[in-house]
Amino acid sequence: MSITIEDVAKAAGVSRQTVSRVINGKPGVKPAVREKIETAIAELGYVPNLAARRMGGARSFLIMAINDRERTIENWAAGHGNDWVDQMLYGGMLACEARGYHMLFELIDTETGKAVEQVRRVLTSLQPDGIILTQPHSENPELAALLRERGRPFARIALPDANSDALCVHFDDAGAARAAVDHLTGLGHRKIAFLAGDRSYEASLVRREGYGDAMKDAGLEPLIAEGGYSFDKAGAIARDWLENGGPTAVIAENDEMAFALLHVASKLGVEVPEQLSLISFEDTPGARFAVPPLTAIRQPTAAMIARACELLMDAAEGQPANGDHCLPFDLIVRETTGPAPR
Amino acid sequence: MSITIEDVAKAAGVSRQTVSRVINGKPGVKPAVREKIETAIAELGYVPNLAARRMGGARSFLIMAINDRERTIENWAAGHGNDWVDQMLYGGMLACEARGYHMLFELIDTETGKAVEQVRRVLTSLQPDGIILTQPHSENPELAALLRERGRPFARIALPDANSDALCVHFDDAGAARAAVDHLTGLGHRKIAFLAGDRSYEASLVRREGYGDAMKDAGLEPLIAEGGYSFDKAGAIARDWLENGGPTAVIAENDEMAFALLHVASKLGVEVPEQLSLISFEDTPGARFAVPPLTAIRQPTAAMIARACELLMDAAEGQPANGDHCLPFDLIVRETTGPAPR
DNA sequence: TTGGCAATTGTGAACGTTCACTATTTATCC
DNA sequence: GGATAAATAGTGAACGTTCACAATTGCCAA
Repeated sequence: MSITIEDVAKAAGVSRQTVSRVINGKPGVKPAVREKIETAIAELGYVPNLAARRMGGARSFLIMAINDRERTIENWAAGHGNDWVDQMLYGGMLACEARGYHMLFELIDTETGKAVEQVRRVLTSLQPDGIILTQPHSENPELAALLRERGRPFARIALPDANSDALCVHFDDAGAARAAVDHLTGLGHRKIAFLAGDRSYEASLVRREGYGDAMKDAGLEPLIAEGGYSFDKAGAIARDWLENGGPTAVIAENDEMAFALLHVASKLGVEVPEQLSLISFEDTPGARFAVPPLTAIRQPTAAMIARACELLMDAAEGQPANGDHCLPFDLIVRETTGPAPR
Repeated sequence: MSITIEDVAKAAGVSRQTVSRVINGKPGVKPAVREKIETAIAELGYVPNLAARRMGGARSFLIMAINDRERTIENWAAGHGNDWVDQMLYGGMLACEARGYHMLFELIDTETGKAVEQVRRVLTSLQPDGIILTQPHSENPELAALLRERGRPFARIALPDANSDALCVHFDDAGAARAAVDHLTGLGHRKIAFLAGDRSYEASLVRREGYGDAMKDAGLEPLIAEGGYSFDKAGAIARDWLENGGPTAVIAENDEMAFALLHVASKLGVEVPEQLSLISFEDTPGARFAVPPLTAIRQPTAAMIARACELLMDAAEGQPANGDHCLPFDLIVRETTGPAPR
């Protein structure tokens, strides 16, 4: 029914295997023959069948990204969307398709027992050439063990793990926190608060540390509050601060909390940035449409996934990679930061 | 190396084919035998290999969603993200995994010649069981012809096509526009404008029509402006309106334009909703965090994709579906609509 | 020439399923 | 109880690749 390698071989007057070699870009084919085969492929419009390829023992050309089921669904259900997922797609799809791979997303349960079983299943059913692990799965040693045991290349989107040389892609959370502080001190602020998210989120701890260190270096007193990444919690904290002469500048760990600050400030008649400066650590699409547009740290999410894909495809093609890869972030200055009030 | 159907067959003391029947839920297996096989599957932790399954001539368990490459990448590059894609994932992934399928995304060029070739390629390389076509591919007759010729079930996320009974999933664009108008007239507004997007986008035309009809029915004069879905264009129009006693209420076709209105209103000291009411036709996550939060039409994007997946999986399993499926929308009243000023 | 080695090309088997049959068992009816 | 049909179970081949190895070709030096 569909055109097979056999058809191409016949048309070019060679054997299957030679055609296969050409398709896979393997050496050991005379230029003249290669060209003849390429012509035949083009003329017949031959496209290899991935399932058969995989059956023959080759790659599946699938890169699988694994996300936390609970959190992802929760965000969707709450109508917050998952800009994170969208960014993953941005980086991952383009990187993959450039090399003929496809990107597949899977939602995996948080609970470790379930997670291991679910990953085992997708591993054997789909046989992806590489796996990308995001929070919190990237910090699950059982998952790493399973993947290592199966000999599947995987990349963790997470901070480097001291007792493992597994491939890991991340950005400088601490440096970004420091950059935010520096930007604000540069504007003359001295009461700078950090509106943090969740302690169970490892990157959050590192950001707190970066913030703390930067404040200490500037001779300032740190002030950390727990906002739980939530609009309401952050709003309550903001109200308390704004009504009682709190900080003149706030670094919020995500956009939702930043929006809450904006909201409360607007309600209380506090002008941004004249009376309050604000930096978000997330920069979702909404950030630039806020009133006023949010100054924000832009995490290189798409770039991290793209890099992870690259490394995994390299590994699938016999160039195993490991170690950690740190990507640069941006501090995008929009309109929520300004000189400290006097 | 990995556990095969053969292993299960041996463990249960039956043949391959019987195990296969059980896996595929086919009839004609005695309950006792079925149970024995299921036990063996569970004990061995057997998981079928999808590539082999496909090779054997069965389904691929893949549903492929096709998006417009240019627009999608443009949105990503501009930092606007693609909430649309995120919503597709929401609906699609969950629907698929519930029945053991996987959802795959592909970016396909807008130009029709390229599109047909690219779709042909993914069709033969991945052999998906069903294809979801979104704008503008959903309106490309060549693509539809290709898919029909190949006998691949496909669903268009688009308005029904009069001269085709192809499967089609959509929502009531005209009705939503009317609902927006009705909400505003109910609040006493009489100068209601429609800030439209792109004429090349078929749904936009239908929305204009719905708006126009509703205005006529209310005995009001329609006022349509072309905002091209762009922040800047919409901002210019908004400035003109607000400075020259324009409409007291605006329906914007997407959030970005609505944000522009909010932005300009804030700049000009025009109070929302006291002096200007605003409804968006999109409702991305940013809408609820805007100041003030946007009243919006909520399109059932996730639900449409989920429905499309369901229908395609049914088709893959021998229950071909066609005709059009219209899903309900929501008008979510937040804080940008209020009584008309006097 | 001719032998030998490297480069190139070809061959049969295998991958893990399902398909299209065939064979066997079980139930039904008179 | 036997014949017949229906239900259940099993078998070899096929799907389209790649693998591992075997066969051929070409080239160079002796």
